[in-house]
Amino acid sequence: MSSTIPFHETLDLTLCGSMGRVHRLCRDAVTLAVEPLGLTQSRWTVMIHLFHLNQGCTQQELAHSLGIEMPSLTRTIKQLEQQQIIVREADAEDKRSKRLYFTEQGLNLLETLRVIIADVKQNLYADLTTNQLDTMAHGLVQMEKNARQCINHYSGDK
Amino acid sequence: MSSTIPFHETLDLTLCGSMGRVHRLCRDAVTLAVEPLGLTQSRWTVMIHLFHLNQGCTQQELAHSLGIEMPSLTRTIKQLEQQQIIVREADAEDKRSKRLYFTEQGLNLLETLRVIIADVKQNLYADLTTNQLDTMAHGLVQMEKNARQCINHYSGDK
DNA sequence: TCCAATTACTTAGCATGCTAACTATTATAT
DNA sequence: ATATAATAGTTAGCATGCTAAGTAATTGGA
Repeated sequence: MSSTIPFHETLDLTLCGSMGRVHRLCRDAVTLAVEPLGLTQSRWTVMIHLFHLNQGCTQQELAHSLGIEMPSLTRTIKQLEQQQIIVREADAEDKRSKRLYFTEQGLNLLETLRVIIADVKQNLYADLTTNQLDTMAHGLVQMEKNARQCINHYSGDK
Repeated sequence: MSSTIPFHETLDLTLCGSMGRVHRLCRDAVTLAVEPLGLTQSRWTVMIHLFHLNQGCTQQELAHSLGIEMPSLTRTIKQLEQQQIIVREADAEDKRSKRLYFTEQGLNLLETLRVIIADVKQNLYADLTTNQLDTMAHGLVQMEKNARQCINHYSGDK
């Protein structure tokens, strides 16, 4: 399909900018769709990841799953706790850790959320073939690896 | 290549999260590499886009090229102006518009910036084939289109 | 011609990512 | 056994995206 000049060559680093933009737009789309539930981007994202992990995971594990740093998560967790969607319980073994659980109410909200998201997801992925999506997913993983190496290189770490 | 379960299926909406993460990491990598130049992510990004457009473009045009909103750009422009990297000149025809130009100093900085970025880019795209990058670029464009439609749909516009 | 709508830009303030620095707990090494 | 390291979480404050609302200039219709 590339007998012509490869499309990405015209983009300089714009591939990267493109990802940021698409990311924002996808999250905006979902956030709009779930607006009636009173959830922001970071809040529904945390809920989905907590669903995919086991309930009872630590904040550390959740932050890792999300690919964000702890302080970013702390803020969102606090909001979800205030909305009584999740609860934090200190781990008996290791008193530093806190384990996260959905409340009854939170589980109900989660169900609704998942239904809506499944729908939005179909729209977002429309006209993209399975192979295309697969290539993108793999490419992103590779780029993530590259970027981390790059960062290590430039920050002069061991 | 997908006789097994397609990789992206395991990701739920994580493809979207992945993009956000890779976007942040790529920008971090470049920002680290250009650290000696005293530029933040938003500032070097604006410089690169201004380079690709014609100098003398309006803020409107630049914001569109960047895919960000005007207020986000205004802040960055102001910083670049304070660093004497670019200047804003009121358009003679339409006094509402301001046209953007690199200063002498800004042009020199731009050259250095471009050299460094070309290098980082190579590292970021390492081990990705041209076809892969192409597929990703096209996929992103399609997803951006989908997301915008989605947003229009859910915001109940005309 | 002149008032209303539109456009380019700005300002103010929010959302969500980050790093740096703090506390409390646990693990390690002498 | 105890002092030092590391780890989980928090707090404070920055960077950069956004929307809403304001100003000044332009356009367009009565």
